[in-house]
Amino acid sequence: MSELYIHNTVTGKKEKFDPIIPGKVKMYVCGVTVYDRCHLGHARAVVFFDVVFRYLRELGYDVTFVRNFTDIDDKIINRANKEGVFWKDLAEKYIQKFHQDFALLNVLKPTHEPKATEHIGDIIDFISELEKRGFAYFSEGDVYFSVRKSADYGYLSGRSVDDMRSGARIEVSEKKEDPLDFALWKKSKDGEPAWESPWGLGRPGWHIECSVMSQFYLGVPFDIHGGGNDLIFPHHENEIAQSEALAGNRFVNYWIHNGFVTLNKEKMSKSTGNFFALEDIYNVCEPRVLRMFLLSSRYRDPLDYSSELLEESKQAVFRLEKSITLIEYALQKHGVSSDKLDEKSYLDFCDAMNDDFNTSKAKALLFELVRSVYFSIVKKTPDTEAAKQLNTIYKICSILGLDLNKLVPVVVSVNDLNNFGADNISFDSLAGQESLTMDQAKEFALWRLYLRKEKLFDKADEIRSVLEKHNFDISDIQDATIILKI
RNA sequence: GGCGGCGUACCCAAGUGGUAAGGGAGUGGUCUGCAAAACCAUUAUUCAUCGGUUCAAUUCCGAUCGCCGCCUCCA
Repeated sequence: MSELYIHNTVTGKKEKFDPIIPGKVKMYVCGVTVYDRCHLGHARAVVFFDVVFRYLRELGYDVTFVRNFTDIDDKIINRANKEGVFWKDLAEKYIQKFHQDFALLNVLKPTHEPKATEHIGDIIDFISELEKRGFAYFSEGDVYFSVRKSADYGYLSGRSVDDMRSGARIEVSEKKEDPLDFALWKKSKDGEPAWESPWGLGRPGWHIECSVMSQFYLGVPFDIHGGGNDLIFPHHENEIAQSEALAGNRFVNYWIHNGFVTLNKEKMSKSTGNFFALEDIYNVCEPRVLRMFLLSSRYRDPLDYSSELLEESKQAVFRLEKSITLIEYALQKHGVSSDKLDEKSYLDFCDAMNDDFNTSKAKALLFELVRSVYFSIVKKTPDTEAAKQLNTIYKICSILGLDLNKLVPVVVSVNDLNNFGADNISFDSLAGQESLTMDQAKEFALWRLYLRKEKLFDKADEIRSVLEKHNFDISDIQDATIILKI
């Protein structure tokens, strides 16, 4: 089997993955600032790193995965003021919402999910230490990091301090010694959330919380740090600067950044209103379909959202679910089973994932497998090879976090017609139903079977069309009908 | 202005120095009372454009065009 290669933002190349401690992986992924609902862009990042988490565990690593909440920030304060609610309540509300949204998307809980406000003491210690070592300075209640003191500032995003100075549209603050310096600690105004500190009442700046929390849970250096593309600069660059200033050595070995979800080719972004909230998407498609959609392209490429593409994913998911259902039915019927995997397919899948988490290719392999196993049971009696292939399908789905809706096949056959009283049933009672239970659907499917046997096809077709309207998928095989509730 | 990414069929999307995976959609067929599913066939002489290196490039190099992102908060 191939070895895992990861595209590292620092070098712009795929590098062989070697964890610091053999067998263990320490990974930190920037979560969200909780001041609003999550949108598709957040979902992409969260789902992708969830797959990374799952796959690393599949490879046998003991993974410590930290994903934070930034629950103190200007945006939270502003939003809370605007809505007239307590900032802490606002943050909590959106943390809850985050959990709801992503539980639906079948995202696993990270090992740790810390909040910035739980680490204020650690943040203060961190800043004090930076100050002590001359990397930070106090200015009118604020504390700033001195970017010029950082020798190789800019190595992640590939920019030099001088280039940025010339073209930057950075608003110049009188308090800063240099326009590039960033706030580690901000003096709070009246009525704003505030913590006691050596510099007076204030709160942490952005960036510092991630340095502190990653170090707290993972130590320095650690293996993987991830987040969206838009965090490369300045967020991650600044994390590196402050963390490496303190540690005196490398902060992170592998930086992974995912591409954006776009809408009409433009970045989804809350500030421009160009976005779909997850909640809204859930109204038009099921979460597992969304998950399929999010994994259908490579994580670094832009992913353009459209309802057509979502529809494609929907069909893909249904095809998958229907296929495994019918395969399982055939296997059961013939009493075939296996607890093994199809090694070749599994290794192909791992090769795809080892190539910088190529989920797009993995998805293609999945469908090849589906076709292959389907073909094998259609052409001949299912054997243990088919059972192994089916196991592999489940395995791949579980690593991708595709929580398939196990369709339960219900079968009615001509044998059931013996006790069937066609006179006791009326088409009107079918057509008039608000919704149908499976038992009712089964009864009507049986009726349809009877009608077909009597060659009363028009009526039989009407029944099918009504059943389909109620989301029952009808497949005829030989002397029986398989009913699937979609 | 600086830095970075992307450009493969109708759509999505892999991929490689040796002549284009897979999925959806379409078309023709097998099967079916009709469907669905499945299967078979078919859909890019071509990988944004133009040059260069090479026996050979979509794949390497260079230039051009187009789209997008970051440089301010952002997954």
